[in-house]
Amino acid sequence: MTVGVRHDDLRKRNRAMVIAAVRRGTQPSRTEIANATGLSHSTISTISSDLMEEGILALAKPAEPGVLKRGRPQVALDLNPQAATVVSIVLSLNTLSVTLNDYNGAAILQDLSRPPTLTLSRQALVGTVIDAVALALERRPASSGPVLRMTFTVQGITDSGARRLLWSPITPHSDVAFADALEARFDVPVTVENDCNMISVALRARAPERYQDNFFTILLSNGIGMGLMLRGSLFTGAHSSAGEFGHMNHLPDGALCRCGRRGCIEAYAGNYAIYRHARGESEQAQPVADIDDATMVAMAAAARRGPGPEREAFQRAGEAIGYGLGSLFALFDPAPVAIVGLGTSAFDVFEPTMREAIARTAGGQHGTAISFDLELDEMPLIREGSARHALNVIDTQIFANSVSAGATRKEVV
Amino acid sequence: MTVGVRHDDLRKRNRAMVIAAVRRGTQPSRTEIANATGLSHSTISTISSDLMEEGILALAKPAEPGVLKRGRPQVALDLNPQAATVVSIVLSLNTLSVTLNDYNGAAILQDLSRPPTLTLSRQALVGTVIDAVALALERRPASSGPVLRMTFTVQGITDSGARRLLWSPITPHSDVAFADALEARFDVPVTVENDCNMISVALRARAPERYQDNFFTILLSNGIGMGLMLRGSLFTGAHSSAGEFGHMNHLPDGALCRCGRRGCIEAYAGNYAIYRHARGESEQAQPVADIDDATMVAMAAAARRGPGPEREAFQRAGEAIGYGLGSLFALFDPAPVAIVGLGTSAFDVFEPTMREAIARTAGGQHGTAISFDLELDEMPLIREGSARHALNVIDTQIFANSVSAGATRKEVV
DNA sequence: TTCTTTTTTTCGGAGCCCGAAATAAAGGCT
DNA sequence: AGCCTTTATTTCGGGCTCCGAAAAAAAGAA
Repeated sequence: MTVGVRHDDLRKRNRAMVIAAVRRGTQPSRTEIANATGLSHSTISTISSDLMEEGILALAKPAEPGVLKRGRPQVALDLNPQAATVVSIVLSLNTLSVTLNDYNGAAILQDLSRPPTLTLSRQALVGTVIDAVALALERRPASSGPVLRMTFTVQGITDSGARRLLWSPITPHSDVAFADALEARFDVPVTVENDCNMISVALRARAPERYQDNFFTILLSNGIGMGLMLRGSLFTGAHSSAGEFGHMNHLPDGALCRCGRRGCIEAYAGNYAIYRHARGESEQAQPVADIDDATMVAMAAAARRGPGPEREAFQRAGEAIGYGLGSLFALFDPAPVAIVGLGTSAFDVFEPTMREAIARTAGGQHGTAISFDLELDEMPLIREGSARHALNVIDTQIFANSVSAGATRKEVV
Repeated sequence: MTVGVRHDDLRKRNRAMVIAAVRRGTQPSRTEIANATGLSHSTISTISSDLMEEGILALAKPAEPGVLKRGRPQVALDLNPQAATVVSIVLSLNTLSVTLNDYNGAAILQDLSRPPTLTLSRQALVGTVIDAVALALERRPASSGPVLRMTFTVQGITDSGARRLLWSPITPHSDVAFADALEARFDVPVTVENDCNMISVALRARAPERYQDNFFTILLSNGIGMGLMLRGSLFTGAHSSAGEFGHMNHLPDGALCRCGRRGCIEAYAGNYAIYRHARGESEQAQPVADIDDATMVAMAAAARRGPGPEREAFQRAGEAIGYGLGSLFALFDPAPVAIVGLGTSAFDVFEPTMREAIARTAGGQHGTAISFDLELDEMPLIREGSARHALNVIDTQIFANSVSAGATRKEVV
């Protein structure tokens, strides 16, 4: 059962809403916030002056004295960058990225290293991450706010509690408790998140008018990842991060997938599958661990030049993705789809067969109305989403609590 | 953006929660409600006495003086059956059912008629429904409460606003505005709902411990329907009711489906598909409109007796359903599945191939842990869910509003 | 300088929830 | 039978929170 709404939750929610309104990035005035939230001016006034006193909000720079209107000018509010610092750790194949962002979301430090993730022992992998974070924290400017939250993002399946990496193609180890290890070392709350989910968070923040309540993010790289935004929040399963679009079945008993099963979408559309097909290997040949970007780009170029095994390989990939999307559309109605990753560089090659496949499914009735957004480089989105995710938690779970008010009153007594 | 939480919303939500606690059906005392909701005893006391004064709640019958405990005995509360009446209209192939339920959910009247839905004109179809409802309302007992809500439930695709039937196999007409027609005639709010969704509502109400946040309902009849409960609420698409499990693709370019496309799950697992296959017809043969129950039962019996086209037909059906479920499990993690409808009478025949198919997909890792609940007759569930749905709306949107308090105070002034 | 106009803050009022105390309704004990 | 103990429910006072109205502030316009 849903738990009762306490009286103090009210203020908490409304504080969260004021923060959210300011985070939207338009430097709104109190009047604009009042209109947007439907709360009275007096309430907004109280809440925002509290938040400013607590150092969460700040007056925005007077900006352009541009349009001169009559009456008292509105005072723009903004987030105080020094209210907090968040750490975004992104671990992918042979790459570890650590980023610090201020409370306003601006990156204040970024580190990139290239540990051999596939060969590191479990302990060494965790140690490498911890060292990189420690180094970044040491180097952060003195003016930065307190570190209140970290997001550890990785390609693979995470547990539903966002504490562990259950399985990932980037390491042979399974069930690695990154959150516990990081929390033990740094004493800051950490969650372990799936890369595609963080991309979805970033897209929603970037273009809320397009990526609203329901949309899908598909990451095309060696594997196929997916983020599922349903009803305005990320879907995660009961046990894991779920959203394993790449392992929906395309053809029963079909091509061998990296997961050991046969016929998964990924076994046709993953980089290794395209490579395998383009080289004329059997569909049952063992998938290779990684295809470098240059090879993929070269294959796409070959496919573009004319018919041949490369073109055929991309067409099969498009077909598999198209049928998969068609099934999604049958379940959820057509929704915006963002396709992210190096695979988008060959989008023109596989789009025709993909659309043809969609047209043969239940999603086809909506025909050409379905549009795709492409984004070649996923890393910036993952970093952005990871930081944003941490900031959202701070906004709604830490700063929304009006501790100060209670404390002040206590002292008066 | 989410709108601000007003001060009065608080009471509204807590009233709704008290009503929900009582509707759970255990005749809770005020103390039990306080514990369940986390609200204080004083708050529960105020709210429940208000609700009783308004005739929404009532004291439960003293019941069994069974276990004698020390201390003041708890007073059980219950819903006042006369607080409202809801109308559930269920339209399926050649069958129209109209049921009145009291506020406590008990059926107080039920009508069944058999209009030829496939041949009626659009106007006649709507007229038939209206006449049946009018008749039921005329015959209702004088002691029944005011009719506050109707649910019109039908097999097929409804619009996301729950106003229209967009497409249904039971009538050639599309985009029929049943809600508007019924509201115009009876001046009572009406929503148009999908049958599988209402089954899901009923299951959740019946067994909340099993059907909690995420579960799937699959209806096996001539077509294949699905209800998608995600995160505790029914999923509906941006445009339609969505959840078209039967039209996810099983085999590209496969068997001809009733929807005109090829390879849909329904084209293997729908009654017409099983019938077609068992009779040795081509997969591309035109689907027949309806197979009567006796024929299906006879085919299942034949399949059970030994190998042959019937058994093969059911096995193909199981395979198609299994791969479909496997895809669902890849997206959502394994969740409870309820299989409803006459198709369950052959469950033993197709279960082995279904499970084998699931084992070949991403859902397979959870293996035998996946369990299925079967329910042969869908009609009682649809009726129950339709009534429950209407009651939920009354609870949360009508009775949760504390009009009386404001009114009383107004009069004092 | 003195209006207007618009934004923001201040102030009183009302609603809601909570905790503590009071009241109610049993059974237990002598 | 009468008082004690236990548990449920109601009453009461206090503290928050929100709102609307009025006041104050900060401009441009006249």
